Amino acid sequence: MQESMHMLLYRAFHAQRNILRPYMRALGLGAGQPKLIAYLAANGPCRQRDLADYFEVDPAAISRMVDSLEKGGFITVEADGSNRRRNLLTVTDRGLEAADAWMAKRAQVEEIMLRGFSAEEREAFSAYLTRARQNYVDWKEKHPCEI
Amino acid sequence: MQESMHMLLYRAFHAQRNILRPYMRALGLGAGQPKLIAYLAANGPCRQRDLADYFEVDPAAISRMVDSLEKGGFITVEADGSNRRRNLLTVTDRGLEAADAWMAKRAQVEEIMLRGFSAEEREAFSAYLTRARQNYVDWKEKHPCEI
DNA sequence: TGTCAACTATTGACATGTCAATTATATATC
DNA sequence: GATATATAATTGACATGTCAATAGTTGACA
Repeated sequence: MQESMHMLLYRAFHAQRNILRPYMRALGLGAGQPKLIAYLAANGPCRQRDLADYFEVDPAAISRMVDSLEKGGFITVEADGSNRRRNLLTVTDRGLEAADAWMAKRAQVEEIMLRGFSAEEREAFSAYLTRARQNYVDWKEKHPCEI
Repeated sequence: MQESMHMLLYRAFHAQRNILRPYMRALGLGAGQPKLIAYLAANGPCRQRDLADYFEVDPAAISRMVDSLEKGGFITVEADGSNRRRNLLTVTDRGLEAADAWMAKRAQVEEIMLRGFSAEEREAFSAYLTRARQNYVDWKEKHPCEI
């Protein structure tokens, strides 16, 4: 069966996540959580809305992961003084350590994925993925409702 | 922030699925179900185990989706005469129609994703995804337990 | 000022996935 | 033939995501 691009993306991502999963568990993180603390580590404190926008994930999912990350001591959640609707999320030292460990492991796993890829191929692969997503974003902007 | 390959894959797949989701719902299918009837349509009747192996998904997830697909009239589930442990899954006419409609829509959405890609680039993109996944499979074969 | 609309986070109900345990059936081995 | 092991599917508990509804807060404007 010749696979569709949709399935190729699914299978590549799925394989990667399956390999990373035990490591996330060892860190005490669920499957969706590393990306959040990695974002906080790279970008500094932010609101839940920022995470939902950046990762294009429902705010409800962020809400629950934030709960879990706070309970685990990876982040702190404070009221944002300037606006009582907002929570200000900040990564803790423990969260920073986990984020660093996560990013190192992620790089190691990517090396497995890219075995046999030349530097040019890696560059091209990465660029294709970026362009593909950007095409969706552009399209969505023009067609907010319908398919 | 320079994105990791892991996040690039996540975001590209995610964007695609978010665009396809309303169409799946319109067909009466959940997010994981189209791939199952597409497989059955392409490969003929099979066991649940085959689907779990092919898609590298937990048999428990297959079990529940099979339930739902049967209730929706997209597939039939019979006892496999040769082995009473096994269920034989067969796509119905309704399932075939849904699979065809799904594949047509999927192709249309992939065209959005690949806008501006030359034929050579499409070929290369597809090949990269296949190689990436194969690298994981090969690695997993050598390292069944540890990371 | 008062009202209406928009924004932020949360909650409930559901789907899809994970893992672990269970049940039932087949197969292998002594 | 009896017993042990492997296989196929199911079920329960949980995480991450969706959608829809809600509560509280802010902002805009008559």
